Amino acid sequence: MPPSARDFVKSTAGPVWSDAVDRPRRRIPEATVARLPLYLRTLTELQAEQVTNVSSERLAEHAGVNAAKVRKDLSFLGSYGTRGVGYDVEYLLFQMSRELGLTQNWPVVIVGIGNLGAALANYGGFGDRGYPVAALVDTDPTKVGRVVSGHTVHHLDELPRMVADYGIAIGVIATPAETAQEVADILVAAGVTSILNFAPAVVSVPPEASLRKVDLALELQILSFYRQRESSAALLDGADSTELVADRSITSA
Amino acid sequence: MPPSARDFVKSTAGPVWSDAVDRPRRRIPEATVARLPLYLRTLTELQAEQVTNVSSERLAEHAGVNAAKVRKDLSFLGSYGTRGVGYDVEYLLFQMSRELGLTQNWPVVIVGIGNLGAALANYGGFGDRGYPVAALVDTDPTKVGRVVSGHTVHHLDELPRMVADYGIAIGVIATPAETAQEVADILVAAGVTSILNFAPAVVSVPPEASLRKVDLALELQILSFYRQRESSAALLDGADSTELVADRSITSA
DNA sequence: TCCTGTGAATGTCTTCACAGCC
DNA sequence: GGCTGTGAAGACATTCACAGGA
Repeated sequence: MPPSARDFVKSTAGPVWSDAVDRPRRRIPEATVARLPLYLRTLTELQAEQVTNVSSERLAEHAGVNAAKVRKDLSFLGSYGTRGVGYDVEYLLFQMSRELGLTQNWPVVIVGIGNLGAALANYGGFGDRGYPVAALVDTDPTKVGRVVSGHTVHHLDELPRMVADYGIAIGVIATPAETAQEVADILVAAGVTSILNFAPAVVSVPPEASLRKVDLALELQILSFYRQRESSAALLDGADSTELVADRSITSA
Repeated sequence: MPPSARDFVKSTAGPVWSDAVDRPRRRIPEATVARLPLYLRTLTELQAEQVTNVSSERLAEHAGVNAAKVRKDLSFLGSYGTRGVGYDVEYLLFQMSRELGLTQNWPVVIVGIGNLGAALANYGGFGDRGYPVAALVDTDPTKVGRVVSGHTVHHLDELPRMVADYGIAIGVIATPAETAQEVADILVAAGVTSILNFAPAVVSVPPEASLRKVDLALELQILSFYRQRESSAALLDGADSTELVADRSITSA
């Protein structure tokens, strides 16, 4: 039986459990990593509903995947379930939070305070989930000095200092496409190895850094591709609706 | 920007390509579909630089993938290249635009005009790329009736009518997580089969509909997972860990 | 009996390597 | 010679199916 989780959960900051670090630590497949936050969210919801135990099947249902996948995914974290019973919600939540690095804060800098950047700065969803917006930077002289969502916009040149001062861990690129690569280089040079790119541009980073992208235009084009196929298939086939263009979206690269 | 295909349709000057329309129409892998917009963007940039011909290698470099992948991906669209030469930028752009459904507009409704919804409405990047924001809806009485970015916010109940009136093809969900599934159901019932979900919730749609999701919290958690691993790996590897940001071998595209 | 954890089977995607055409 | 298009090989991911512990 797993050690009761309420022993750990309280620990907000202290590296009290850091000795739990010596687990197997196998390599976790990328596809699995991308689903962990999904399970985390589900577990959080279940905990809020006072559910203390959950089966892979129930978890799967909530997360919108199949049960075998859940079991395999969770098995990469360790053997945290109990055969015949299921998973202890609180304990699994603790293990997963630790694995996802949610036991600490990861301050964020937003680069590019235009429409999107400002919206992101105002978007509350970051801070209360462990990703406080710690700094805003831009190069536009008309924007530098302004206050957006309680933060003064600084010049991009000050970024290295701010990274050091605020312990910034994540950089969000919300600039136009043309400057995205340049900004990424500056972020990496300043020691920010985690980057989330909103600019519609291909950005590359050295292997020690991680980059994720969010590209609205791209998502819309993918949708219209399928929509397009649908319509023209209908034209070609007459009214054959069973010829499905199986698109199980989800995922992003 | 991508609409160069639109120009084609009207253009009488260009070669007689319009009859290439009746191709085999094989199934295109999802992974490939997700990259087509990337190639499209690259091609558009090349066209702007007056480049008329491009090799798979060059295309790959720009799009941040490898050349074999580009060739395989493009081969799903048809044999549009010339051996020993490469791909005609304009022709490929035309074919790809058509395939991605960019020869027509796909009007968008944004559901949920909070922080994010309003930002999306204001974000210009949609309209000029063939995805005009045609309607805004919400359920909050204090929001209904307001004008955001030139559009009056209507009540969710009016959605079916608006879908019909404006030929809405894509629904963007920017509501809180709790209402996301409900909104998706309403969209599908109204005939909107393409949905982009920004709410941090698992949403499912019937097989004839397509769903893509954009989840900021999820992306951040994936980033912090890798960041976390990095740090604790450094701890395990002993004290004399060399600089993490040692070599800056950026493979810029 | 119930449900996890995991080898094995299957399916999907990527990469290689080269035949075929310009 | 150069570059595309594509079978074949390999890597990766998902799903099956069942052994094994509670």
